[in-house]
Amino acid sequence: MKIGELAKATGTQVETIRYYEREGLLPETSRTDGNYRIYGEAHAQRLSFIRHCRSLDMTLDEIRVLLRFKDAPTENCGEVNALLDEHIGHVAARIRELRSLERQLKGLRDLCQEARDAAHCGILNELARQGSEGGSSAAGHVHGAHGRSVERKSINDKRK
Amino acid sequence: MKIGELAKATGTQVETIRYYEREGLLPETSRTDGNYRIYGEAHAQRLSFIRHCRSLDMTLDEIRVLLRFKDAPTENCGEVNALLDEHIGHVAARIRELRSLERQLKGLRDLCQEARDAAHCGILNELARQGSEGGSSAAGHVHGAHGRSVERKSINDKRK
DNA sequence: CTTGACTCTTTAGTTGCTACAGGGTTTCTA
DNA sequence: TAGAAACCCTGTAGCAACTAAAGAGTCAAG
Ligand SMILES: [Zn+2]
Ligand SMILES: [Zn+2]
Ligand SMILES: [Zn+2]
Ligand SMILES: [Zn+2]
Repeated sequence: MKIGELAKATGTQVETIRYYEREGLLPETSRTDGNYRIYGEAHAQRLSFIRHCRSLDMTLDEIRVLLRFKDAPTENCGEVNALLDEHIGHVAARIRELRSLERQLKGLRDLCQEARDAAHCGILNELARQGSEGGSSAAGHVHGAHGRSVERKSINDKRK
Repeated sequence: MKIGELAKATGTQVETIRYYEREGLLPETSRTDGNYRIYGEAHAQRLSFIRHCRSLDMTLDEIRVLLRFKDAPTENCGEVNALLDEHIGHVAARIRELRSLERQLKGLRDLCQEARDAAHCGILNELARQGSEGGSSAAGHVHGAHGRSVERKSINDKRK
């Protein structure tokens, strides 16, 4: 198959496939006379594996480790289990952070019940106060507070 | 005060302060004869405001909106409240996503109790299966699953 | 033979910083 | 008063994981 067919088969964007190849997650394929990449079933499976891992928010580095084990079927998989445990820890840590954030934000929101002039808005005034450290600094790799898909979409929609 | 003192006073890195200026979140300041930026109390407060918002995982664009209201004290703050509600929605949406992720990951983890050879690892085999869509695609801007601070730290620690 | 759909490589943009490099300025100390 | 340390300046590049676009080539259908 050609790259577009692989893309359709796996629900991946063409550019992402080429990106994974550059990053060494997918092997370089053979090419047609016209220099088109050609893929087989094995590539589709490997790509599905990667996308499945990504849908679980693993980093490409984490996925690289898992692929090493997939490529070495006789090795002991203990490290796989450990990696998964760690990643579950990353997710759990981020959930805790976000819950604390949510509490803070709701407390902040309560400071302004009905709209008035900005100078007397309880929210703006509270945000201007000094102190109030308590930033999130836990030990995980689940980051940010902002979804990818939707944010991009709204940005993209701005063009024309 | 000079930029380093402002940095210390607010717990911000010097480069971050210059970055905010480039991004238009902080105004361009006057300079000394030697071309050093000089700041006053108002700058410190504005920077505290920004950092406070950032600690609540708002984007710089969200913060820009809030600053517009801070700079226009006579305007009605209804939009501030709406923005906060939306952002709380972002955080809540991401929490839901991550909880679903956590469930999936724990289910996956249960597929391999004791380490064996990779070819028979229930985790690797499940990850290789097709289908299993259900990616996170909710409507928020809280992203990723990987913490910033710690990840960076471990990277930084690698130098020497 | 032309149109259109597809593919190729390379490069730049996204977010919110962080880290240099290669200078200049100020301040402390000997 | 010289020299060094500590600070500041601008400009550029890097991080993660893509996404998009420019400019060119390839291939199938009509
Ligand atoms: Zn992880
Ligand atoms: Zn208000
Ligand atoms: Zn938000
Ligand atoms: Zn296993």
